Amino acid sequence: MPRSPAKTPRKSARRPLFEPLEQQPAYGRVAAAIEQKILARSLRPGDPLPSETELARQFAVNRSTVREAVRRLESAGLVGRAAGSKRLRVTRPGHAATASSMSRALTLDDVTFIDLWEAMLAIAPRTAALAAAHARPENLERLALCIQTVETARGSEAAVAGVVDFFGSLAATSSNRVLILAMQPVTRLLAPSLRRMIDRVPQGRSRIVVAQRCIVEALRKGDANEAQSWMTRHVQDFRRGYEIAGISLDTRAGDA
Amino acid sequence: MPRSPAKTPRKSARRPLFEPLEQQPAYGRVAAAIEQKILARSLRPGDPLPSETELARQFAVNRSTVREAVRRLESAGLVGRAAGSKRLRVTRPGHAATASSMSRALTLDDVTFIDLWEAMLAIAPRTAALAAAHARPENLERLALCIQTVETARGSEAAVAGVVDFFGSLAATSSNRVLILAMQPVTRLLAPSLRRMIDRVPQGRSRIVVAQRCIVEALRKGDANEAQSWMTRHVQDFRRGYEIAGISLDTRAGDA
DNA sequence: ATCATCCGATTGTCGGACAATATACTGGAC
DNA sequence: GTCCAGTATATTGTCCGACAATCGGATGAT
Repeated sequence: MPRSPAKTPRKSARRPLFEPLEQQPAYGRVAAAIEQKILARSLRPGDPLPSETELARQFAVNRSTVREAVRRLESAGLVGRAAGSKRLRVTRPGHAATASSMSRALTLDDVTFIDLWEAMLAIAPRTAALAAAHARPENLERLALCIQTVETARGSEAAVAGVVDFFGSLAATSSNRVLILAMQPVTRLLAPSLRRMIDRVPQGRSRIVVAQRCIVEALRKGDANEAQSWMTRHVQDFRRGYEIAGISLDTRAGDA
Repeated sequence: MPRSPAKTPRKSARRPLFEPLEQQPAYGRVAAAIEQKILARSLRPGDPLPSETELARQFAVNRSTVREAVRRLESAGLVGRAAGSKRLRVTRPGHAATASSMSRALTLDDVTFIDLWEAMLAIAPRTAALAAAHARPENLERLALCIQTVETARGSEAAVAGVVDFFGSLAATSSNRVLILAMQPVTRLLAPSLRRMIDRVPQGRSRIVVAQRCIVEALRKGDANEAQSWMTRHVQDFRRGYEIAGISLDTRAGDA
């Protein structure tokens, strides 16, 4: 901190009389204004936004300016439009949007497999334990479906999608919003390497299926401890699979 | 899941011959193209982007379209401009940006304290364990500084900032990029309630200091197990503090 | 009530314009 | 030769107007 090495010769050095008045471009201010309304829940998810022309009128700026502002919110996931619809609506940043932004950040951060694996080892077992406490029949059904996908999928791509889906569904079962959010980018980034692993290690897939079956069984019994310990073993198994497949653990998890 | 109650009358139901060809607006495709170049590291942080006019020429679209695309990337934190500069440059999405976007998502998701606390219980202990393996003198020094801040800070606000900083520094010490990223929004959202807790529970602050000292001591010894178990106790202590302070665990962690 | 049809509203994209100013260049002072 | 001031150019922020495509809703027919 190069804050005050000198002896503050003048008051103005410590605390300038005027601070640089923030001069944000108009599109930024418009975006901020709308964002604030959303954050304050004055605009709630599902609510339609006024038309661009109307917004331009209300903010007294040009429609182009409004559009630029809207693009920002759109990218932040605060607004969006239903498929094949024209009207913009307020949306809570769908987990998809946030997760992909996290994935991007991690990718650019040169995250490695070992980072991802360790994160997985941290969150997945607790997630399983929580899921055991909250599991309802439809959750179990969904998880079983995921496992079946892994087991019967012809290509490795579909199998991996099944595994990713299993973890996502497990997080959903835990009904912990933080874990749901955190799980997504990790599994997504892990997916490509997992696919390679399944391709190279013949018994990999069946080991996954067995472990996941055990986890689901523990959930059915509502046994948090067992779910947690099975999940720990499951995740550790992944690592062994990587090693057998000869995938170096400190390679970057570049997404593409 | 109303997926296949019927008996899949035709092949086309299982696997449509044609999938809906993605028809993204031009600004979306432009943004995607630039994003891909950045993700693929063909454009690296610090590199300047061509001017809007030039981009418009290259993509063969109007400048307005390019601008909308750029707003998107800007909001995603993939590009930005240095203060008082005109030229756009590629920037990796700083953790600050990503973390705040995650906080926003969680806030709008009506995340509760219990969610946050459980997430904390999942990731903090493992983070501590990893930190024990990677701790270097400067890390320990920094952590000690955080603890001192907590101990000596006059107001509760500064003390809470110290606690948040402690966890952030711990994550940094673990050098796991995923955990670093995940830790930030959780602590940030936990902060306001933590402050109330410290305000209401007199002995809260000293308990925190004691626990954190033990954790740092474990790190110094490189004892991962001890670090992990102390951290577990530390986090569980938080919960007890909340209960003593009479803060309901399932209130929303609204940010503001 | 259900469905097809039509019209207005809205979005996506384009072209051009202009003020403010950051950046690059040019020439002079040392 | 280097450094600075002053000018010229490029670039951004914002505006205006226009038009095709198409979505949403009203209208009318069955």
